[in-house]
Amino acid sequence: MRSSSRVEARGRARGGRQTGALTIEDVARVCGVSAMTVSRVLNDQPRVSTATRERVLAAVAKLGYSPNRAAQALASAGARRLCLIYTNPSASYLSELLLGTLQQTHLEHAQLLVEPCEDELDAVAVKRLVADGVEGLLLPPPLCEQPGLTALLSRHGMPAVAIAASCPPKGMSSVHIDDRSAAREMTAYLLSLGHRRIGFITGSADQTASHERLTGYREALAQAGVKFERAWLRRAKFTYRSGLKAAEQLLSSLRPPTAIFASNDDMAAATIAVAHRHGLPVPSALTVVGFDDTALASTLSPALTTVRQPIAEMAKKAVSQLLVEIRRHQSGQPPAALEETVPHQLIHRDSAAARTMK
Amino acid sequence: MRSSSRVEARGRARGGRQTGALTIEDVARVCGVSAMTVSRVLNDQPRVSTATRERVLAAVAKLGYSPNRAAQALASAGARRLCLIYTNPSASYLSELLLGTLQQTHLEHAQLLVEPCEDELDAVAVKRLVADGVEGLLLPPPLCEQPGLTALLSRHGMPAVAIAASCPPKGMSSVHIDDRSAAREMTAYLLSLGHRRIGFITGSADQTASHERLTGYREALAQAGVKFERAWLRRAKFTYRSGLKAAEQLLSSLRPPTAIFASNDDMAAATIAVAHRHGLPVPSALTVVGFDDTALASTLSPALTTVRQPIAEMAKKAVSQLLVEIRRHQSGQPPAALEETVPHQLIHRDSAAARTMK
DNA sequence: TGCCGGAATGTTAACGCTACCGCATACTCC
DNA sequence: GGAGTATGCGGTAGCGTTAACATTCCGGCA
Repeated sequence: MRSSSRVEARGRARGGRQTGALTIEDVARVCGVSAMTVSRVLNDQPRVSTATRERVLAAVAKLGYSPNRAAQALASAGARRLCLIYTNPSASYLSELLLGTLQQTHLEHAQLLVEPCEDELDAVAVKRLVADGVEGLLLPPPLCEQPGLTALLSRHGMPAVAIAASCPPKGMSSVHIDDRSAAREMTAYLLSLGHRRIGFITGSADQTASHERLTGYREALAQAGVKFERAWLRRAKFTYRSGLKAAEQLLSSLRPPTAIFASNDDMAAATIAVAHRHGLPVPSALTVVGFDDTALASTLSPALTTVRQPIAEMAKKAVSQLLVEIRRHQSGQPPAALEETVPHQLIHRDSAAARTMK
Repeated sequence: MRSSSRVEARGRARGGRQTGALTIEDVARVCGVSAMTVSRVLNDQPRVSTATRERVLAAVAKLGYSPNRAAQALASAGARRLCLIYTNPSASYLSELLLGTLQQTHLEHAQLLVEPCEDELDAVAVKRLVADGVEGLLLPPPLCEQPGLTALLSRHGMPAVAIAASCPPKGMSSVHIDDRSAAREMTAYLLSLGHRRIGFITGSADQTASHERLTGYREALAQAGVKFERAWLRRAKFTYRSGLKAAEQLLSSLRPPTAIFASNDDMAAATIAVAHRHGLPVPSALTVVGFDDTALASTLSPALTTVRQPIAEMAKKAVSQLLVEIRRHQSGQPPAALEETVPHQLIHRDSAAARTMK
């Protein structure tokens, strides 16, 4: 029904190809203005009278018109092609990353490629990306913290933005949270619950965020006058499995911690599993907190108290930054090297409780 | 360096806009053929001599040319706009879905929108999608099994493809595995390991896949002459949390099962957690198997024996199907209602073992 | 009255690619 | 040997949109 009225509306007559979709011309005809005017309205440009603007908007709404992105991209020469490189983060991290990236690239009319990358980003890989027409890279950790990366990329003239690297490489734009403060706040919260023996499980050594989180934890202890003990610290790798091992060691010690702060949610999940195995109910016998607030945190039982890192939002900002960098690069300017810190947030759920006296 | 040589190569002279990127014309000029011929080579079309073809490919490789997707989409009138609606599946399921969808939409030059949808898809939502220019829907469960959906969609002339619905709605294209056979095979495997008391945790009642998996399980028992007992069956909802409860009940019974078959990996993970809590090492004291083979399955400890459902691949096929449906719809043909069953696979890892005698 | 300037709108020509048609050349078949 | 018929390639005309320039309109001011 609707589609037939569309066809009538545009009068079929012209030969040629025809795709059947509504165009800006259809809207223009309905309003009795030119396509240009409609375009201006849709792009919020000035030089259109309020009356006309409203008429156009009404017609757009009524017809259900929406612009053809391909044509827009082509005409405005804005068809940037970005590539999100991913290694092997936790699935929930990846899906948030994807969702955010997708949304923003769509908004900014860019094309998104998504490429897996085991190990390192080397010259061969970069060359292949260049050959694929990729104009800029979105780099989540640990890729963005690979030594020598900046040099490699600048050699190939490939702009990039680091996502969630606590101490991003010099000269590269980045979006991240303040990992140190976040860890400090979470630790302070655990201290405020009365915990004094607080275990800490680190993330991978190859990510600056791991170090920052550890530093934040130690700062909070120091601030509270609690002396840090080596036995409370376990080094792991952000994976469930490595968390299992770390938690096992922490909980098998002579005087086990009453609270454990894991550097991400996956390892916190592992810690909860181990606690149960040891007959320690969470949170009554052991408090467990995580970091990231991925989907996992709320599906766990008990639901995880954690630090929210707004990954999707960070991904969006990274896309915008990358587009800026690409434009700068193409017009011969040096990288802007923007560094944006987005706010984190403590999320209180059910896995933390005041220390029980004993 | 490189970019300056590009600019020289195309001779700057013409006025107009210029975007600085390599075009098909550049390639054509280098090879001394027309743009058309280059286009044919790139699209694997016939009517090009082998010699010319090779010359063109060499030039493409040398220049690092890659076609502008926006222009391709525009010219071939192929800029279909699809929308993947997602509810709230497990994160790993979602990221696989996204990855597959992204890859294929890219390949077929379609635009992808990704929209969350709590609850049900109603007329308002569909209208909004139409207004957004969406031409077809990708529907993972449980959305695609919502009663009355086919009617709703056909009323708005919106083609759709059901992903992973075991018994897809009549008249809608779909991609799925044979859930029943998969469950039958997995159950047969457990029987072959000597297990006789095999617990089963179902998925949500609103998904046909749940019923099919249960049916497969019962068929395998029947085939082996093992009498099914009600106590072995727990109804859950595909979530970690619901799995926790189901597993708890199964393992607290008087004669607990020696093996538990959970209808997805999340619930299998929950089962392992509960087993540990009960002091039952997996797999030596209890065998646990899952379904889907999401990323979770291999990060778990012990790594999960499960059924692989190739979600990314299914998503790709669904995109192709949807594009077919959209083209049919726009040319006034009835839906093709393709139904494709992709092969599943038993993945043997470490969470299943032969029954220990006792 | 006539002319100027800026606001509102229109016209034209790209953007980079491919569909469609046309034109040669070579090859087959009575 | 002339009529069909493949094969290899090029020319032209769009696809739907926007940038850049052109035009109209109208109030105000000398």
